[in-house]
Amino acid sequence: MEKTYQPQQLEDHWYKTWESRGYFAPSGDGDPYCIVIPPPNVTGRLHMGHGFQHAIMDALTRYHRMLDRQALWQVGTDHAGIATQMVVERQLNAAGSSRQEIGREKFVEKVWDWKEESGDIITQQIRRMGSSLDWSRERFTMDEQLSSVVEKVFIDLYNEGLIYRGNRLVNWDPQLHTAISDLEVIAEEEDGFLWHFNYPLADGATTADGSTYITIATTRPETLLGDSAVAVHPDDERYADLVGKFIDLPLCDRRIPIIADDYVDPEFGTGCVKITPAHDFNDYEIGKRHDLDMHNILNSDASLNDEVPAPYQGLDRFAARKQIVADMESAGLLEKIEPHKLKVPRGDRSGVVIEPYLTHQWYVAIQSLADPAIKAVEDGDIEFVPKNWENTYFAWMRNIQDWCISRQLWWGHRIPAWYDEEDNVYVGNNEAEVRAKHKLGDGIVLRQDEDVLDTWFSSALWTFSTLGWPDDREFFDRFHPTDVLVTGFDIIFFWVARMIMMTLKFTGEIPFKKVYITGLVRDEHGQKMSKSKGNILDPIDLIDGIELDELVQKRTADMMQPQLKQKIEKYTRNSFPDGIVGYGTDALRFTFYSLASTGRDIKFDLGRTEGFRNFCNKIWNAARYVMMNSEDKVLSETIDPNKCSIADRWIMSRFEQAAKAVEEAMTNYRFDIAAQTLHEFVWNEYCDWYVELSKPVLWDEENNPEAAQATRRVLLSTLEKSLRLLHPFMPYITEEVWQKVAPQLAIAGESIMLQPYPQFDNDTVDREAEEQIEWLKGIIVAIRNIRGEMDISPGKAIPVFLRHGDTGDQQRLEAHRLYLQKLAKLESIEWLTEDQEAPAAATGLHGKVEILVPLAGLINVDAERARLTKEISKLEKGLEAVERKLGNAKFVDNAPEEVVAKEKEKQAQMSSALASLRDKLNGLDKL
RNA sequence: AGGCGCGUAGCUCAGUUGGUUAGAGCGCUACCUUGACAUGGUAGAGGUCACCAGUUCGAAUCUGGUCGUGCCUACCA
Repeated sequence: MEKTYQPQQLEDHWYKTWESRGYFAPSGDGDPYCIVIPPPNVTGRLHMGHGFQHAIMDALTRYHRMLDRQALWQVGTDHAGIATQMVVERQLNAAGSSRQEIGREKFVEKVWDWKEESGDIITQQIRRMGSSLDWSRERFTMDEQLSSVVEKVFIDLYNEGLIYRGNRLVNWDPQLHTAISDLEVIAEEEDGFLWHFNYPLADGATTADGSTYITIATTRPETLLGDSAVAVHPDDERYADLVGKFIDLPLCDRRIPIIADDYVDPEFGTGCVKITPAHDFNDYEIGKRHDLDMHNILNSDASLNDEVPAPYQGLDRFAARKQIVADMESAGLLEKIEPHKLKVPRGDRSGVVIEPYLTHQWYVAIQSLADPAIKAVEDGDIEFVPKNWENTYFAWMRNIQDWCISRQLWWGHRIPAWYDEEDNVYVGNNEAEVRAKHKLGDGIVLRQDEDVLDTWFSSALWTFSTLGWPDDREFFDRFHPTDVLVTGFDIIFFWVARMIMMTLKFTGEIPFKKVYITGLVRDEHGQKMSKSKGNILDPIDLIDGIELDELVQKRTADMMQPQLKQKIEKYTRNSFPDGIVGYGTDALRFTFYSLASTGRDIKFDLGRTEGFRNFCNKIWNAARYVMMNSEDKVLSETIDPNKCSIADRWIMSRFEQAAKAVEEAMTNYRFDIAAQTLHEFVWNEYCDWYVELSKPVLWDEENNPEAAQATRRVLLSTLEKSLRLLHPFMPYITEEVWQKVAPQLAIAGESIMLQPYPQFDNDTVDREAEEQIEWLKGIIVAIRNIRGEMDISPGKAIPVFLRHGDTGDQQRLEAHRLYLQKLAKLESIEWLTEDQEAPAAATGLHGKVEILVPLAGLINVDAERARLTKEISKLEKGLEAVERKLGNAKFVDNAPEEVVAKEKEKQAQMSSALASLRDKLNGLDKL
């Protein structure tokens, strides 16, 4: 074995082996266990969020597979309509072409080409994480089978009247020329202005105080051209007389009414609001209530259309805004301009300002689907982990709006609807079917709806469409409902809720029993990772490492804003002066587990990854030690507790406790606790203590061959079991090491991933051994403490005396003499009876046992005095607190008996220790 | 404006139903290349658990408030 762990050399090999041998497919006849992957964008790239979630899903899958469940982690990707179309469009534009130029058919072909070309990048990256996905069942939302499910669902919902076409206000992206859902709109506060305009009253009307106009304020002056009314509050006395009268809308030559509506806040501004029903969601509602005209003033690219007066036609919305303000000013109607902070809605893909826009779209009538979906969570059929995300779910579901599912894109599932020349709609699987069903002769020209469905529409069907519903039901029947969905809170609305609704509707089953919501992966300062901040980490770079220059290049490539480039470069060179060394997959995964406590975001700390890389190396070297000491050596056939050393029994017992803790952590989705337990056991118990305790036994083989053989066996078998315990979290290193270790134990098996997961075995728990080793550790630590603090060279063997303990302590000394001598590097260790005089010595305590390191030539008296003084004051503080408690009658009366007993024991122990140390300190003073 | 979190060592985080002298990793200090490992070993320093009040024999933990901070939802033109 190499001297250090080299992940690069073996990860690829093992993954290919697992995959090619079909280990990822479910097998056996255990209870099915299933997770479906949240489908990543087929042309996307792996990011830290994927890395985190995949680490968790893989641990769950491997864990359950080893528990002999038929484990299926269903893999697939989605077509990411807008994102993918944008990428290909940008490529076309860069080549001087456009999608309009080449036409729909050619364009869609190009997107497919792009999908073929880049589609396996992310799946290869997912493999690098060690994810044990069943690639033989890989699906894509636009596969024929999945597409047919999409069609079926659309048609069935339509026939039930749950899908309808409506002309309404939607969020319109003027760059992408498509409707987007309100979930895809990000409203952030930006600096803007509030323009105050005077609107002249028509027919010579005046306000109560004699003014011939009223003043309104707007953040979007250009919408003036689409105004249909001015509204005031019905109880607002200032304007009561004006309700029912009219305004001469400036620049437009239109009269609009003054209406009264509760929506208006009389306290805000002048208490008068202009109403633009075709360009504002609130105004739209008011418009409907008051039956106002809708003036749509925009084209689909947000330039002004022919509805507006000639001078403004064709102007871009922002140019129009300037023009309107200028024209109002020269008309003397601009009252004032105030700076104003407002939330500006932007498309999360395009980044441009979204316009409320009146269009025809397809909708899902959602209420009847939402009701059972709410109930499923209320009744506990589906549980969120952590539970408080259920509130988020309920809040949204109880106030749910119909879902706009059409998108004006070319890439996606085309809506299976046809129109005749009178715009009658026919929905069906294809044109021929539609014609036949509705008896439409060849003379009637039909055209298919141009739009495609929202990507989330197909994602909502993911759990059952990927498992073969409705026709090929074998896997569906076996694995559905799935066991757990692992995903981020950001798509509870987009995806989780919609899956629950659609799956219940069509299969009558819940899609999953649990929803494990992960936190967001942030950078080390708690900042969200984003391209524009330049703080993105690529999981693959953490695995393989990356040179600084390449990292800078990567982070600053195709920046929209070049001025950010310098900043990002500087920041990056500052954060990673030497680039990033590769830590390997297992270390990266373990970092995710260790940070995955529920209910909070994780700040990704590379320091921890480095620590776990070191942990891998520790495992590696422990294995190296075990192999060096067992290859070609005799080991006992079985583990016979009677032939085992106390240390052997101890480590086996400790292993059981670790196995139990891991099991508990896994059932509670506490991956951080599992990771912590494993780290603690392997490093602090197996490596730090057990391996060290094994050395005196192995090196004493001539004198006690049977003991050495037993210890060898326990070293090996505990290592082997630990590897299995670790495997779901660190698949690669455990496989590599297991392949070397298992044959030593004559364990047959092709792969650790098909081995059974260690189960807690209470019979192996050995209290006696644990007490003994605790005693041993206590004595050794006390001696080491003296060594360390007294500056005694670690190489120097020293004599030690023990005294004051009971006969049990004395027996332990005899039993563990060999260990003590070796691990504390002792020249000798002897028991002093009470009548023997103690030499001048540095003193430590463990329980009642006093540990004496003779001073002669070794100890600096002043240093020992300081050490004792420190120890004493620590004890005094503790004792004081304990005595205060015990002196309090209310405590003694009220606290449970065992708590009081515990305090009393503490008191006894502390005061005897204190007495002993004070005694020593006095003795020192006499020298 | 409502809702949900968070605030524990220099940094990243644990801390079960209130009962410890408040823990881990990284970093830091000192010593050490001893026959698995310097990606290591041994020892050590470091915390008024944001603040205030309350409940309790007892609060990092429960309650109320304050401050700071993050996110989500709805928004007043």
